[in-house]
Amino acid sequence: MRLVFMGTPSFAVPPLAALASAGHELLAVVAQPDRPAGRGQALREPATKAWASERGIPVLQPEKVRDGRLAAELAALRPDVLCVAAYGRILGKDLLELAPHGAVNVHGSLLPRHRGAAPIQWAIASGERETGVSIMQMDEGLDTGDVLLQRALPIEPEDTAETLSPRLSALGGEALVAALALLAKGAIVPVRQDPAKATLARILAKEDGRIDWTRPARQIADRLRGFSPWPGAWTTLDGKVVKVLEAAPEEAGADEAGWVPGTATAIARRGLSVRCARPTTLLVGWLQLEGRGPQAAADFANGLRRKELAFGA
RNA sequence: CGCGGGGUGGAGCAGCCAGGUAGCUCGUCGGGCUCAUAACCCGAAGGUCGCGGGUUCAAAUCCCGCCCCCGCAA
Repeated sequence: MRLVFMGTPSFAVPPLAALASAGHELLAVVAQPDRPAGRGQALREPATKAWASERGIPVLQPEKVRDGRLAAELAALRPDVLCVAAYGRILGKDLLELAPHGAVNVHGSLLPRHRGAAPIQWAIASGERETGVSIMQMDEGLDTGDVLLQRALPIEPEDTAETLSPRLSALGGEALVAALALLAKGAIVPVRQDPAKATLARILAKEDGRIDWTRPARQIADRLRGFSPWPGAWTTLDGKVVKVLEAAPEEAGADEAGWVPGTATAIARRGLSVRCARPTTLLVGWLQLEGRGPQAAADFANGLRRKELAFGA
């Protein structure tokens, strides 16, 4: 089929590449504009743009997608369908109805669960053991369109958003190609989402990474995995930010009087045992102080002049 | 020129502001204690204090330049 691809970050690349491999004709790739990023403020180009540029595929990076200009430009290409994956903008009706097959989206969750901007992160953060991808016929709502095809994928105990994302995105590519094949044959029966089962995977903010030590250790560990590498899981110590890079709930720790969430005890060779919601404790294995590199919590404890400390105070 | 922190034996840190003996918690090696140990005791090895200049009787410490790492912001 003739198609236009809309997507921005690395998650969108495998689906894009899968379409190319499947023999579809890529008329253009639409990505978000280059943005200043990194310590120096250098411009960063979207992963999809880099991929398309290398292959001589036209790239469009409009600042606005709702003023009709993009729709007009794409309509001129006469695509059969728009394929969207993590583009980063809500699309208007003009774009959704531009192609005969409309717009088809690759979403990183088993809809209607985790509609929204951060499905992968919230699936892990919620402690779920399975997630997946959904190929959806886009409508004007936020990930509310009819589902065309779904594929499930287990979430491994050690998975973080960073390790799970590539697997989901590869699966998403396969599913997208399969869905288009069925769509072309008219062999797909769109399935409506059950609104009652929908959950919102809210876009993440820096503050979502702040550790609330009054939560159960299990929950803190799940959020850490789901929010890695960004916004991560961080707390404060003596007014400075400390990222917790690796941590796991400990087996039933000894309950004790004077329990204060956030207080930690150094455990020789293993790290820091931090009190969370009584009586759970989190064993922090790796952490990073602002201005410093990542280090084992046990090493960090060696550098301290004390063996008891209070996070988040 | 976006803001800021840091580079000190193998690891993590203190010392720098108020120049003048290389410190701390670990690790390593040797010995001891112990049924045993990641515990404890005794001892030892190991450092061009990121690099290059400068000031000084004397620089980890003060001044100038450079390299590298990281946090924030985006």
